[in-house]
Amino acid sequence: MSKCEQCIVKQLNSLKALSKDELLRVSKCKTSKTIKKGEVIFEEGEILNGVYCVKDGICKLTKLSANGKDQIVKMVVKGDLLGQRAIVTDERSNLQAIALNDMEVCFIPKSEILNDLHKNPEFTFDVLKEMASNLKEADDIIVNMAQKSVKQRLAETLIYIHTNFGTNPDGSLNVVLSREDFANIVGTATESAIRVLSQFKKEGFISTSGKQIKIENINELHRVE
Amino acid sequence: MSKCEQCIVKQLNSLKALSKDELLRVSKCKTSKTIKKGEVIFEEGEILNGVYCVKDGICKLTKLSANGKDQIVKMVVKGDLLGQRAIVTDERSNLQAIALNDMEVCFIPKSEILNDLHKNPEFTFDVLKEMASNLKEADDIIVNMAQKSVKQRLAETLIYIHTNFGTNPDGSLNVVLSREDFANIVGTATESAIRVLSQFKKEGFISTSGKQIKIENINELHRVE
DNA sequence: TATAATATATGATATTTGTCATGTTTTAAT
DNA sequence: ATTAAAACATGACAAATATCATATATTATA
Repeated sequence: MSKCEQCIVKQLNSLKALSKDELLRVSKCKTSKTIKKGEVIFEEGEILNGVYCVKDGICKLTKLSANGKDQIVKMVVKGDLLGQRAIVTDERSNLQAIALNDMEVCFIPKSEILNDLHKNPEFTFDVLKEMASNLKEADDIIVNMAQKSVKQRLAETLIYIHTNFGTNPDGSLNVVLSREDFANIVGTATESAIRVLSQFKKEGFISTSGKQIKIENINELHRVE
Repeated sequence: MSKCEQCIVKQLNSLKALSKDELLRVSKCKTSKTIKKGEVIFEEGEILNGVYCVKDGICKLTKLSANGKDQIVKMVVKGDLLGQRAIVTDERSNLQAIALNDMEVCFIPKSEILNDLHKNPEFTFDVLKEMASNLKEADDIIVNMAQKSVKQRLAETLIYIHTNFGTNPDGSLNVVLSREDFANIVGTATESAIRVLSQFKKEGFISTSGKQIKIENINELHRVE
């Protein structure tokens, strides 16, 4: 089993604020897991007994709404910690996590993390910073949802994925989502998402090959109203 | 000037996690302020040099969207801390704060708070909990914005204000908002908000007298689709 | 108090988005 | 390779919401 002290991924999240000794301790009680595409990592309402450190892959955080649709609230990628919120407050998870592709994660039991949270102010402060940043992002999403059109939101989602999750050598988006996933990020009907993507394609802003999407003209996407 | 040690308001927020000594120190460097209704407490993009502890009154946190409308992201009331996020990260505020009625606040300089954040893990942990709770609320708002109708969102907003901010002796909502404010919470056109409120009134769910709104049938509001 | 400015209200209409139906393509399973 | 299932696509229409116009009520101000 790999060691946290040497893991490069930890540099990307709050675990970097832990001392060598603390990391050694974490390393001993963590478990590595492989999660297959489509697998549920945790359910809405589930009690989380720890946090996941994502070593590779991507997952979506969703919340079931009253009308039966899953709203995608956030995407979690390599380097992120998954499930902090439920650890900090003693509540059940308010979100469901589903892998979007095959993932490599480490599971760190709650007790270890809580121990560090109560004893290492730098670590706590770093988690706090992370949470504050998530909150800001969430605020931005609220504004977008409230004030922008489906077309705009979808254009921005494409740009977001492009700039944050990168592209393959052929230029196509690294993260491959179904049309339904796009709809559930943007908060619209699947048919509407399909229609808008078709329109973007027709206008030459993107090209597609199956689920693969390539941004052809990011400036035009920025200009969508 | 009143003393933090004896202030009841602090029991409502993270300041309760500070020791007597720490509170004394905070007390010495804080400044009390009265803020008039409609006054801007801080602007979007402003550098915040501290946090505000709200002793009395209510304010709205808004963000200007590209289409020129202000989206109300959160309401901050007596007992809440205002501006934590901007303190934790070193960024400018992403939101604007405007008083909705006359307010009493205490301003605590950043340096004092940061000092405590780095040295008192319990305090940091409490702030963290608060932030986690805000994040959960924000996630819920995202889902509502994405999946619910204007009518539903407005009904829920009325219920939210009713249950969280209370009512006057005559039963009318304690927090008085303009129709435009309602529109900016719900994320719709002012005319649409007016129309829906008129409809609620016609159906007997609420009664109004000027800006004063009284919920007459909360069960029916819950049932709005 | 008179007057201007602002907020509320409502109708008419345009635009956006959702829903249902149906066909095609892609993917998965046998 | 064949078939079934799922995902994608598009048309037709319905519903929700925005926009513009205009009228009335309320509030602020000279």
